[in-house]
Amino acid sequence: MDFDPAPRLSVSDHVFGRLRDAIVGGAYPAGDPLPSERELAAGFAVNRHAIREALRRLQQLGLVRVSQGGATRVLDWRATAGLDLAMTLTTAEDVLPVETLARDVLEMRACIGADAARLAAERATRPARDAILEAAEAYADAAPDLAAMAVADLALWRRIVEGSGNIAYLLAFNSLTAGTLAVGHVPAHRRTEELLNVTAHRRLAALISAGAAAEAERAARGLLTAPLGSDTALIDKEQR
Amino acid sequence: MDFDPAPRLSVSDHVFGRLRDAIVGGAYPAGDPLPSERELAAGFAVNRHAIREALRRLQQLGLVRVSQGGATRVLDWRATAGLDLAMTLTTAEDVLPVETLARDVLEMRACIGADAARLAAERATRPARDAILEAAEAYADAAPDLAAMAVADLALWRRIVEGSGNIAYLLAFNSLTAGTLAVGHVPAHRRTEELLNVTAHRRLAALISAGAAAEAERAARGLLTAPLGSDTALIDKEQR
DNA sequence: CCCGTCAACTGGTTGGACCAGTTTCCCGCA
DNA sequence: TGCGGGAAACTGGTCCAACCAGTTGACGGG
Repeated sequence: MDFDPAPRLSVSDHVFGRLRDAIVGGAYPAGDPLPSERELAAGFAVNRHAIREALRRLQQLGLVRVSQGGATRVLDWRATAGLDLAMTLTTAEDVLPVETLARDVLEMRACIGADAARLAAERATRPARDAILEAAEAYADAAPDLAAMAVADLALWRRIVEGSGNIAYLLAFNSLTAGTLAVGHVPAHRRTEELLNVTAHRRLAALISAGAAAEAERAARGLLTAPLGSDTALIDKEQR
Repeated sequence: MDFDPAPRLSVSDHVFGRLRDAIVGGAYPAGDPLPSERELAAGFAVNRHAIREALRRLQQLGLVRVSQGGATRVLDWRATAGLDLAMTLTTAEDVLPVETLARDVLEMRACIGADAARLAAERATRPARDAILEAAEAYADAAPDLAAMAVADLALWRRIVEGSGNIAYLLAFNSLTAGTLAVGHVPAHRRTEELLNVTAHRRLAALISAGAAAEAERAARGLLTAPLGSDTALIDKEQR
């Protein structure tokens, strides 16, 4: 939330961003060889090491496959990239439909959040349950400051996911919440309505703490799922 | 599936693996500064550039935070690492309870698989539905070769996730299936029982193709969820 | 026409130098 | 004695130049 004006992104960061966008955007078709490191270095007017560091990160993301002797080839990111790719796509790119991506993230959030709530109710330890209740209270106390509530809401969900004891859910939660995408590009009205529902949040925490798995799951899903009227109706309401 | 004996992992790969395991394993507590690049280079007896490439990858994974001038600090991976971390943890580490991780991955697979089936039934395009049906047939044709069925099964699920139109699900699917973890460390009997259920797979594909969202979701969940008897019962059965 | 060989690629690694921020500590001033 | 302020000693960031190690492809001999 702090205003971090100019992170002074390094040369290799810059190269990384450019290449990532180019690949995801389709400028380099899957299967095609990337220009050689030396060519890229000349093209970006930077040292080869900077290129190499950027390529390592692209490799880590699953966007390219480098092999000694042979050329570095572009992979089909739809088949090889992991969820962290969404994490790095922080800024609204032209390369990908942002609205669709936001919808997708919300859907996944609902899916995992509901199951995490169920699991937390089933097997969260005593201190974990207490942490959830505490976080729910902290969330309620944050009202009506919307920004503070958003932070507290995220903290509460983190407690719930932690309480589920599922590491995969925890890591996926990190992936979804990292970057400004999830937080920034979601329609404000959608978040607002959910955020203001203090009662539902409290009830969810209580259900989890009480070990009511099925009810907790249902409550979580209700909280995380947009009303059937969907965006158009909500937008209309907001524009009034 | 090819036997790739010695991928000749590069120096920076080696350093990356070592540091990753050390961090995830807790050898470097969160918040602590990592040794300087020069120290690490001396310690590993490699050039500093190799260390830097490894650190870039760790940074990409969300395990460390590097800042010019200051020391590179270890992050709390439980709070900052994304789902791709699970992807890189291919070998059975001592650093993390493998059995728990396998269970977690299976749970997430069931959660996402079921929702993806639902969404695919709701909004998959005509060619996408055909691809799912095709993949289901290919899967059935692979019987009774278990290895081939496993591959075809994965292909079928990929089609389903693709049909859901949810990019986040697709990326998460990649994260979960990449690496030998998901495939390798799952109890064999659990997979076998699921793999042999050709009828259920065919039915799932038909439901999706027919647009029966609720039924498809239920079928998918049934296919992906281990029977209530859980491991002990199955292990007993297998040992008989 | 085929096949081996070698030159010209590709990425991998090294060493050293220097730039650019941060942190530390010590010295001089109040 | 206490408190700045500034230099020095860190940290990571970047560059250059060279060489090692695989891969690829073209060229020439069989």
